[in-house]
Amino acid sequence: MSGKPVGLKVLAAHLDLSVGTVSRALNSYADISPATRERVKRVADELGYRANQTARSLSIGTPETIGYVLPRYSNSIAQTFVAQLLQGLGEAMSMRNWDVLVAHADSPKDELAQIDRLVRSGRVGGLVMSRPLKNDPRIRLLHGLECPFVVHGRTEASDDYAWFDVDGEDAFITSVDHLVGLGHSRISFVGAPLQYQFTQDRLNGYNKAVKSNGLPVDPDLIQIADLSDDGGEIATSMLLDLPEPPTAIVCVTDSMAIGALAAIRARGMRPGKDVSVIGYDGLKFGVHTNPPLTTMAQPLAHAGRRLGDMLLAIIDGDDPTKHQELQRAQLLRRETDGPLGRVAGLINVSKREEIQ
Amino acid sequence: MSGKPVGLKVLAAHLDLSVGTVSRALNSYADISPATRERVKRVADELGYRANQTARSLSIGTPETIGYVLPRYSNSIAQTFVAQLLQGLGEAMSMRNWDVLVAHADSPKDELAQIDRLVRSGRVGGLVMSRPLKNDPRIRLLHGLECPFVVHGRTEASDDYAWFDVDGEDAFITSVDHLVGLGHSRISFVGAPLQYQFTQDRLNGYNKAVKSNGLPVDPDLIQIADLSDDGGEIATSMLLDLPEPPTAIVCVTDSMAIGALAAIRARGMRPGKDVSVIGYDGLKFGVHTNPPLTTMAQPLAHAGRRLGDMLLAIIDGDDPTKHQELQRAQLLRRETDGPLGRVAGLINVSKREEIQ
DNA sequence: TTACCATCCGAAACCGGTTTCGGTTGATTT
DNA sequence: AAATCAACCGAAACCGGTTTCGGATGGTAA
Repeated sequence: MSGKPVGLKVLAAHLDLSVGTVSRALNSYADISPATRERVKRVADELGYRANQTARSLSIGTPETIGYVLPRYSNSIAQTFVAQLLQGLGEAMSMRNWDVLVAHADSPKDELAQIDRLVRSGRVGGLVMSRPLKNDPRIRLLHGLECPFVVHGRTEASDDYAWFDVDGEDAFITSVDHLVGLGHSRISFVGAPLQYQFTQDRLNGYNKAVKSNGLPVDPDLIQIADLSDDGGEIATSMLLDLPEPPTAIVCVTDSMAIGALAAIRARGMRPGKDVSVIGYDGLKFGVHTNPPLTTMAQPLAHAGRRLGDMLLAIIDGDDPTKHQELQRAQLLRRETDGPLGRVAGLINVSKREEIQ
Repeated sequence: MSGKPVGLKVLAAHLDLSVGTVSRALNSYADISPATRERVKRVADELGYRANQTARSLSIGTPETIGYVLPRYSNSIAQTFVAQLLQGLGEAMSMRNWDVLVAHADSPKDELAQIDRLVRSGRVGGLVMSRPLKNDPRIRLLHGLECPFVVHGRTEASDDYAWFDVDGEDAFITSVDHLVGLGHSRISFVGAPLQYQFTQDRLNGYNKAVKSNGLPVDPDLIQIADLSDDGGEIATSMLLDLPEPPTAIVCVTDSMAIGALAAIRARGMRPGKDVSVIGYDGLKFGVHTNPPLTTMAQPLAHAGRRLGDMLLAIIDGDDPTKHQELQRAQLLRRETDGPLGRVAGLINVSKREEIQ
């Protein structure tokens, strides 16, 4: 059916024009008469001509492609994250007929190598990365490479590059305030390692809200564990073993919150009744947890679109530091936030007996 | 720091050699003396030379890139699916320094346009696609384009192309047999529209097992709905409204099974106790559903790797029809499969009272 | 010594587009 | 009628690699 794809020269031959003229006609140059321009485009359509992207890229000096490096330590639960972000990124890119290349890395070191390869080989004209660490070597590398990039999230020092982030500090203030409004006073924080800047941001928000609400600051109420459902479960278990356990827990991500729910149920307690839990991410899957998870929602596809637009602008020459956007998360109430139980202690004891 | 990336000619100048010689040295041609070959490679490393991929692609005639079109109608819950597959694909590709391009489409028609663009512009040298329909226009298009491709799943007529699939028929026979072993006899099937071939396959398995176990065939026990959690919930609701409702349900995907769980709980019944449910996919988040979902598991990252290897082999000239692999799914027992409750009816009533 | 051959490298074509530059038309100005 | 100019198109360089082909060199066989 198709045989060989028609190239510019056979198209030019059909039209009895030179390849240069045909190329300029297709790209709507001003020095081509409207008549021939239309004729060229019509015949190009008829013959099913399509410019070879590789040749075009080589000629114009940009691959018209951006890269996305799959986030490190990506636990499988949180990966809906990736798909949604890619969706938004793809939308933004397709506006200008750019494409998205995804790179896979099997270690942090390999991740740097992949970035280096993608950029230095000219395979991508820009990069998007997720979940930066406080002091992220990837960002230092990208700076050295002088490659346009945008970050989904922020590092500790976030002055000199472009980023899009959700205001984790604000979100956790909202979370804690909400729980205080429900009567809670012993509120715990379950977080990932502090090398992730987002944990630090959210912890800051937690601390601020604790103070502004006049709650007692208790370091024991803060637990750090792996960024995964298992991590959340372990951290929560330790919290519940406290002499004076929390009555509410804010978790740094939905995946950790899901682990928290498991830990609570494992003790025969009811999330949202005996212990409240608020997650962070707004993953759709939270609708189906036991019980449905209250969370701080951030629209990921929108983040992808914004990141894509920002990156294109920077590639066009914009100053990266002009593109720093902070979005507010929304409290999405489902069923794991509830008023402070009057008899939480009693329930706790009875349930424990039941288990032993 | 980096300035302009060093190209082949500045490298050649440094070495006092011609670009052709340097290129052949780097690619280990036999007509280059071992001495200069080593020297070239050493200096190339020192100068941080990296071949421009675009130029290389144009020259050798392949982009060294494959494409993956994000599956249509992708509901956000099932998208962990995408990330895992991409992971596997990326691994397979990185073995040969190929890359993966993901394309996004916002309608079935646009999806065809994207495939057409990717292939005819030479942006990809091969394509992977998921979830084919019974008679899929994308496959017809790819055949016409004469572009190497592999399919994750099968169509109705799957003779003339390469695919990797999990044996859905076998899996559903396993599911139903397992439920029969638990004492169930009224077993329902909840599926997506039959235009998805995988629904047909799994329905075939269901039907076969129903007959082989001597169960009564009842068309009412088969419900088709949207491929989503909501679809699963609606279908299950209708089943539970039957005069003689099923005591067990097999669902065509985990996302639909999750909806089924919701429908069962909404009636105050307990999944795994009053009504058993078995899903399909083995997604990790099934651990955290209420209760944890029993399912037929298929290792998606492995599928991605196999698909990648197959595609590379076909690009190298292999006959696509030589690459057709069927994998068996494993029953992953969690907590939604249980023995037939002797007093299901009574439990049902009491729970309802409790709720009202 | 001459002929022959293997080894090694340079020169140049090539991949398929884009873009600059210059030249040829025909119409307009003086 | 000669000069000027705008409109339009062809020729060729170029992007940065890969690959083919032929030539120079030095060593070995006749």
